[in-house]
Formats: sequence, structure tokens, C-alpha cells
Amino acid sequence: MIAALFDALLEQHGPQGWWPAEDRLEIMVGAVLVQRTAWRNAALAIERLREGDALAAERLAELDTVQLEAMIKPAGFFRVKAARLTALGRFVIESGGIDALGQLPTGRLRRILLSLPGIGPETADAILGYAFDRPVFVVDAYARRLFERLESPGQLPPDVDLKAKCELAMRTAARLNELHALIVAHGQRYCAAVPDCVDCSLRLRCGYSAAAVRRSA
DNA sequence: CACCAGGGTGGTT
DNA sequence: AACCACCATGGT
Repeated sequence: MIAALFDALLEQHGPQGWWPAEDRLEIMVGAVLVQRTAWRNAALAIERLREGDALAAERLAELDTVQLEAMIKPAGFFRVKAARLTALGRFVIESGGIDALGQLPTGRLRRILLSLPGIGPETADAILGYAFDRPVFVVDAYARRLFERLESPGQLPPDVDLKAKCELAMRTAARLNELHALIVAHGQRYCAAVPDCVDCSLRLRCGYSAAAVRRSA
């Protein structure tokens, strides 16, 4: 079921090439900046940080709050996000760098990330998957909406169950990362344009339908 | 003009 | 536990 959905989405949209970034810290920074924000705007903020030579843990930690806020302004929520980036920089330094964090087991690293200000389940899983190559599925609004439409409408499993189900079915970090990217790409192109879309299929020419996915599963 | 975008937090019921 | 307002810019 999940694997068939993945194949259909990949066939329809092609590889998405997530996460676009130079290094792992940039992925973590991007994961914070993109919260409830169009990627275009988050990317503008990242470009400014790059021009300001601020894409380093030490720089994020020491930069003046007002300057940091000014740099990331295009990403919106710039005051809260600036505080989150400062905390993130300090955290990476205190942890002994990103390589040291990469030595931690996934479950423990996840709990640590969740303890940071402004990093919730979705941001933590995005960092685990894209920055640390862990086999994790990112449950977001697009995923919930898609699976609610594919399954019987009205009974969407809790996030933890949906997450575990996808991770069991896809297995590798590469496939889980691609699945999430494909779901977002799909949602942005089709579902967002048609809020009352029932099965993401016939009317929208998405390339698959609930019935088609069940058939091939 | 309203609405939304690759969420999270703190307060209220 | 389920809601709610809030954070704020840039594109349709």
C-alpha cells in the first residue's frame, strides 16, 4: 500500500532532490526557517545568512539578536525563529559539533532535539531524516490529508502510528526522505488547489487513486 | 481584499 | 486532551 503509493508518486513527479543544502547545519537551520513558511522565503533567509557568513554554529550563537532577526526577516516569524537559531547554534557547540551528534542513537537524538526551543515532532524528524540520514518519516499536514483521503475518510491514525507504518513499509532513510518530499510536492501541486478533493485521483489526474493504489498493493 | 506556506508554543476550556 | 491565538513575511 505505502510502497505502491511511493512508486506512483515517484512516477508522477520524479525525484525531488531534498534536502537542498550545502551541509548538515544548513539543513537544521532550514528546517527551523521553513516552519509554517513557503520554502521560497526560507531560502531567501538562508541566502542572507550565507552572505553574512552566519551559517555556522559559532556565528549563530554569538550573533546579535537584532542582526540575526534582520537577516532572516523574509522567512517570517523572524523574532521567534531568530531565538530558535541562536539556541540551535549553542546546542550544536555544547554537543561538540554535528559529527558528535551523529554518533547518538536515533531515539535519543530525537528526544534531545525535541527538548530544544522551537523544535517539535515535524522539525525533529526532518532533521533526523535529512541531516542525519535516519530512517524516519516526517508526518506533516500534507501526509495527514493524503492518508485520510486514501484510507476511509474520517479515521486517520495518530501521527505515531502513521509514522511507524510508513517507516516499516519503506525501511531506508533515502526512501522515507523521498516519500515525504513527494507527498509535499504532490500536495502543493494538486490537493491545495482543490480542497474538496476526495481521493486525489480522477478529477485531478494525479496519476493514482485510492482504488488504483489498493489494486496494485 | 483574503488566504496560504515543508510548525511550535503557551494559555484556556 | 482538545482547542485557541499568536508569531510575520511574501506570493497568489
